Amino acid sequence: MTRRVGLTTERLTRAGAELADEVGFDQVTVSALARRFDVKVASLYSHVKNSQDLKTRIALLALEEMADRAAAALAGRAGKDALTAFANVYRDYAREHPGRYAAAQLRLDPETAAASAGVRHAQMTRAILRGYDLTEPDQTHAVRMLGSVFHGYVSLELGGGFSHSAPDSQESWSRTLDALDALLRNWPAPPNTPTTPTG
Amino acid sequence: MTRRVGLTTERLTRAGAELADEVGFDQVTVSALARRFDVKVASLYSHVKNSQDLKTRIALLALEEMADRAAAALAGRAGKDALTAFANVYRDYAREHPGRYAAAQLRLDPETAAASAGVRHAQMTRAILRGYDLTEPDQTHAVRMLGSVFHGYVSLELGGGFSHSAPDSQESWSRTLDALDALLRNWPAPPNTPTTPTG
DNA sequence: CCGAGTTGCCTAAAAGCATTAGGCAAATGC
DNA sequence: GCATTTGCCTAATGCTTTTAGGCAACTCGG
Repeated sequence: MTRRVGLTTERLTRAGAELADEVGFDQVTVSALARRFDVKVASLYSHVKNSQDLKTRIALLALEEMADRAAAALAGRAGKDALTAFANVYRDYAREHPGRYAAAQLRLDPETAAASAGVRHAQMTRAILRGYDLTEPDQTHAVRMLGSVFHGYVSLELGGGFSHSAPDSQESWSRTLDALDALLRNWPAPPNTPTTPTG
Repeated sequence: MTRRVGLTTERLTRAGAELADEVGFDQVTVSALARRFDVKVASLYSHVKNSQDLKTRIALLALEEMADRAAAALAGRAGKDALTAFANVYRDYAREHPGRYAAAQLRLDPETAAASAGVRHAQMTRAILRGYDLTEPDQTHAVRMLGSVFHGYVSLELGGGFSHSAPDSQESWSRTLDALDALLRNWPAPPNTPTTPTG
């Protein structure tokens, strides 16, 4: 007597993402997932290649979800409005789905990364800068800096770095976005290089 | 016939840090460490409580090392000079010791964190801001933002996020520091709140 | 509606890591 | 020189990962 549960790569990935949010991404294990479906561990190996494969799929799912949310948030917005909306997508997603967010940080091999929704993120960040007056290569520098701030802030906040101390994190987040907006509106020129005297 | 190797919590922690730098922090395992000392696994348990304890010790070591470097870098510097020196300590440390840097990201329980060198980091970041004209609560916001940028940038760079694309990462890093300096010299006032009409 | 083939989950087994209990030899101290 | 402590060991358990091979239950052509 055999009982077919209806396992699928899809379903496993989704369940893995939920599991990650509940117990943390590094606690996502093939065994735990099998338990969740009340199925023997070996059964999962018909649907995912191995543990690494499972984790990669969860990461890709998270990247997709974030990119979708970001795209929706950016629609019809520009300037600071767009910047804020975009940034909040990251922060909100990380708070709603800490495990998925952690998954999205997984180091993907170059091909996988290139085929992931990660590139959409980069394009959207660049799109935000259309509302400001930046040209290459400053635009790229700014893209990288924005990504760093968003990721860094969210990651430190999630790690508890800003809790238990005043002022509360929401306030710092708002002021950080204010500061970034001001910075982008007034992006500094490169400082003097010794080879190009100004006097 | 027994052979005493001279295991110590100290030595295990140090070797664990080296191992982390070589194979990645998440590959640091009690077994691997035992192998490295050519000793049976159980022997380590007289010196570290468990795997978690070992990892925490490595994290604390990394935090100490970074704080020491930062303190040395800050001595005799102020303003942008201090900002740059401090930031470079992080980036350089992460590049020299990726495993240790990853360890430093480990989520510590509040008591451990409070007793760690992490608080020195926060104090030093605040010290940098003495060279700029910020008062509370903006100083705290700026501290958090700086921490976010440094951590975010280094972490994305280490993950390969900025490789294989122009301009090179060093350039973006320099320009990011320029931008942060400009921002701190010109930190924006909070925007109008609807409850305080300006007209 | 029924037999052939495919699919889906299973049992079994090997290997690695974490952790604990208890032993014995070597170092230490009086 | 003997008692004690210390330091590493053997042994054992339990969990996770992964592969190989089996059997029941669906599916589909006749």
